[in-house]
Amino acid sequence: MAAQHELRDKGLRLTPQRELVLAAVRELDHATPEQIAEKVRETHPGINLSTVYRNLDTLENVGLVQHSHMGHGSATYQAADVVNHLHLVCGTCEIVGEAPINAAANFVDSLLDDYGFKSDITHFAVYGTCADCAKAEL
Amino acid sequence: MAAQHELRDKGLRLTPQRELVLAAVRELDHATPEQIAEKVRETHPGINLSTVYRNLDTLENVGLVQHSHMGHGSATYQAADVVNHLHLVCGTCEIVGEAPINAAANFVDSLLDDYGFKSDITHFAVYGTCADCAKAEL
DNA sequence: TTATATAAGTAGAAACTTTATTCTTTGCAT
DNA sequence: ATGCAAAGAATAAAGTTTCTACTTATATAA
Repeated sequence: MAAQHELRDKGLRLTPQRELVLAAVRELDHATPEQIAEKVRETHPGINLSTVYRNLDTLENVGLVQHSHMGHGSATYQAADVVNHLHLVCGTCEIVGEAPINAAANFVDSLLDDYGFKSDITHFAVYGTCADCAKAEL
Repeated sequence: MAAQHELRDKGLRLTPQRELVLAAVRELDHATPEQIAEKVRETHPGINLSTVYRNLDTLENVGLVQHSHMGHGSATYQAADVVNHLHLVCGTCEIVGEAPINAAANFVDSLLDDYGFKSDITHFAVYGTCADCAKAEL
C-alpha cells in the first residue's frame, strides 16, 4: 500500500495540507495542534491553524490519529497505532511519563466487571507526582 | 469553628465575592467556572468572571476546592472534602458516572510501586463507554 | 484528454475560554 | 482612624475551537 493512498482508502481527499498534518502527527508524537501547525509550516508556510484542527478531527474520525488530554491547555495528538501506553503527568514538574497499558489492566477489568464501564485509559492522563518530585519535597 | 473564619484561618481575606464563590462550589458540585459565576450572580450580580477564576485558583491553593478535567470543555470545581470518587466519562452519551476511589486502589498502588508515581486518580476522568451505551451499540 | 459540476477542503474571521495587567477599592492590623 | 497590602473590576491579551464563504480535488462526460 502506497502512503499516498491511505487517505483515499478512508474516503478522504488527498490534499497537501492533510498529508502534511498526518506526517507531522507521526513525526512529533504527543503534539498539540499548535506544534503540529508549526511543523507543517516548515514546508507549507501558509497553512491555517483551523485547517490543522479540522484535519486532526477528520483523521481522528477515520481512526488514523487519536488525542489525549494531558492537563491544562490543548489535547495532544498521536498516530493511532502508537497509542499503547498511558500517560503519567506530574503536577509539579509537568513532565509527562509513560507506563505500559497493562499496568492498568486490572483496574480496567474491575471497572468493566463492577460498573460495565469499558474504559480507554489512554485518553486521559493520570495526574500525580513523579518519583523525582516526590523525593524533592522531603 | 465558625464558618466565616475558615477563609481567614487560611490566611485569606474575607470578602463577599470569595465567600459566595466558595458557597457556590459547595452547592453546585462539578460546576464549571461559568456556572459558578452564574450562581454567584444570583445574589451578587456585578461579579466579574475573572474574579471567579482568580478565587477558584486561590481557594484551590489553600486546599478548600479542587478541580478535575472531565474532557470536553472547562474543568469543573468541587469542594475538596467531597472529592472521594473517581469520574467515569462516557464518550458516547457524555454522562459522567462515579466510582468509589478504592476501585482504583490497586492501580494506584502499582503505579507507586513500579514507577514511584503518586497518582491522584480523581484529577482526570476515566474515559470510555458506559454500560448503557455499550449495550446500545450491539 | 480536457472541461465541468459538485462535494469536500481551506483560509480567515469570529466566538469562546482562560490568563494577565492595570488601576481602584476594601479588609484589617496597628 | 489611618496606611498598607490584598482583592476586585475592567479590560486586554493569549489561547483554543468553530463557523462561513471562497477554493480546489476528483468524478464524470464529452
